[in-house]
Amino acid sequence: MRKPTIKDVARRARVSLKTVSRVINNEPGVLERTRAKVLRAVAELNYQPDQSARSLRSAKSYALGLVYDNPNPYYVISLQSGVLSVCRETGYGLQIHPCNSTSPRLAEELSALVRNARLAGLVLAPPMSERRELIEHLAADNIAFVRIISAAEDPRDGHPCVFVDDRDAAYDITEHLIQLGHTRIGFLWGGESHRSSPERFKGYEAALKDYAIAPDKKLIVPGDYSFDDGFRGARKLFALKDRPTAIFGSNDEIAAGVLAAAKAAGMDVPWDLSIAGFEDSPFSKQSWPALTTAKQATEEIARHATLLLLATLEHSDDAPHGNKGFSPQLVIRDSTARVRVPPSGN
Amino acid sequence: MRKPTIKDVARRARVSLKTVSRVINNEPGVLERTRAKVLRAVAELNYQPDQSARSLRSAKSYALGLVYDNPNPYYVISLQSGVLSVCRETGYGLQIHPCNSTSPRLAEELSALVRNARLAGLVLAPPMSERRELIEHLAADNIAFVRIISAAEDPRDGHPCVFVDDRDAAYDITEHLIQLGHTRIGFLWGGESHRSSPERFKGYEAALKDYAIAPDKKLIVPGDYSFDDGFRGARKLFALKDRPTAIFGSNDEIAAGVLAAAKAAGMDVPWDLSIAGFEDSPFSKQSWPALTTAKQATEEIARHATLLLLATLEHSDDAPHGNKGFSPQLVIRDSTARVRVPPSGN
DNA sequence: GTATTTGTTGACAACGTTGTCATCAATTTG
DNA sequence: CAAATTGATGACAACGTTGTCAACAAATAC
Repeated sequence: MRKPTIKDVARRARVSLKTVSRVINNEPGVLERTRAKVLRAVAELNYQPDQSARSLRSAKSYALGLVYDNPNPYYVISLQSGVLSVCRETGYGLQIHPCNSTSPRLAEELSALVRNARLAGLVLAPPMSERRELIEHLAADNIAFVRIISAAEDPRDGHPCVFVDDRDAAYDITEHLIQLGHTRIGFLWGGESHRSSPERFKGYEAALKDYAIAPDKKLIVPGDYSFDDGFRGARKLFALKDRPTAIFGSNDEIAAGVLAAAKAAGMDVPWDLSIAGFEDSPFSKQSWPALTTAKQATEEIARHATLLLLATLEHSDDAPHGNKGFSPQLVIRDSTARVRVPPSGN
Repeated sequence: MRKPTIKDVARRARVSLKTVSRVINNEPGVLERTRAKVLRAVAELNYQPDQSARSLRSAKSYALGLVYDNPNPYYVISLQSGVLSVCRETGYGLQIHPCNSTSPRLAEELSALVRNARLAGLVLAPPMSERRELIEHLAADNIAFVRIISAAEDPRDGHPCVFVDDRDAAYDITEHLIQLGHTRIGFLWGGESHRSSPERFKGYEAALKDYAIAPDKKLIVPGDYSFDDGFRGARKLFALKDRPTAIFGSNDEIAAGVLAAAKAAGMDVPWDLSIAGFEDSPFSKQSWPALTTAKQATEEIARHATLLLLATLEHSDDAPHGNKGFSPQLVIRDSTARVRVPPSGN
């Protein structure tokens, strides 16, 4: 009742070890008749190659690492399912590595991890994917990776990546609010450590500019990607003399915080205040009212990144190809409405 | 710049391969002086043993599998962090395996997985942990595992587990509602596939019984652990002639659905309707009003389960010991309040 | 018809580690 | 003081696979 080995298969199919190995790895140069014989033996014995032996011998590996530092469970789970779906198709295993992006020895840690656990490559999610030194260190150590980053276009820096155009989507959201008649639109920043934060802000700024709305620094509040910062930020904005009629939170959690603050202040959303988020996490659908937001196809982004990583592994020689951009889509729900009292000016 | 091997260490420390191996694995019978010499060489070369070679040779393994089938990201993430925290302390890797608990060939799949990826053992989360045949199959295949299950007490069935007393916690929630004066308390079931569902229902039933409140079948609605079922279930209850004054949703997502339905129906929670959930997921704090719920220490539960698994791996001969029970704690927030119109009867 | 190429297969070593057993010195026993 | 035991170390094989290269038959070229 011992686990069958390649030897058992070879004996059963009356061929050599190497021939079985060739069949398993889909190498060319095996007669169709022989291949069939081997495959039959494999099936009969329910043989499955041993990953340890395989990666020991071939110095190749059959597991990927997914590296992230993100407190948002919805995002992380989507990321994981995207990567996992490719892993399942290709037979790779997946090791997950939540980590602390501010750790100074992160690059060494990741290098050691990859070498030690024989990972074939890494999928780096933000903000790890945006640390220049980290990327260079990994590249210098000859470690395969792919990045998911926030950028308006392909950085063309020689390292493979999938880029998400947060700026463009933030522009759309701001434009949507403007078209509803809002001119005083509050902006709540996400964390400093994610590049998506300034990208989203740039989108907000650009839309205001295009519609000739003068930006007001008082409406722009720093903070992190958290519910609590959304709550606090909203209270700051409510305390202004000239309150905003709409608030754009840099992600859904912030927006949920704004929503809670609005309700706590007795406001009726969206009539007293329009609120928009970013991400399309499940609770944006489940809050009341449901949040207008930008839908990030995180799972598909992760899928594409993983496929790109595998492609890179196979042609490690040539330049990265297949970098791809994604743009989150505006999803209009019930938390945004036409401004009630149109501004007097203009 | 090649990865150093045990050979390099041996050469540098001027000892044999085997002695280095002994030091690495903390085996006895090495002179302190020799050990120090080896450790120095290890440090100088920054040597790390190769897991593939290790597990190939020793048939031991340095990775665990985490098996779950749960759509709730918060739960899954907590589970993962609990297991990961132990993995980091002990040097194990972690492979995650979300799967479909209804797949008929699940047992075979998991067996194959463990043997193939050389996993040392599995942490089984509900509902996988509650499938009798699955457990027996794995045990028969000599696969190490630990279960996280919903039960009021240690099942003492010879297989290691950590048990969570959902019944007790559901009793507390129901009692809390009763003490607020509610007698018509709706109950929304979770999924049939999780044993926690009937356990929570039993707690609800028991509390009603202890307070001599006759159960009303119309107030009990089947469903799954989802927002949508909460929404639909609530609408059913609202349509009753004699509406409930409180609703207990089997988890926070259901409760969030109830909350949305209540708001859609123009109700003022908690004054028009008290709502309680179960789980203490982050959005129970972030909804408006914040949800009364029962706090599950999922991360700690997962931690303990993993430690138990590792203990089992080391003494695979003797009976499981260290099975442990957890009881979720009542968390009272703002979604439950004293009933407004006390019932006329009694 | 011989020499060369092409295609298919197998023998063998190697990957980096640990288990088994042998070796040898130091210690204890009779 | 010889014999037996203990303790520290090393030589070597083995884990299950794949890479290298050789062997051989069949097909093609001269």
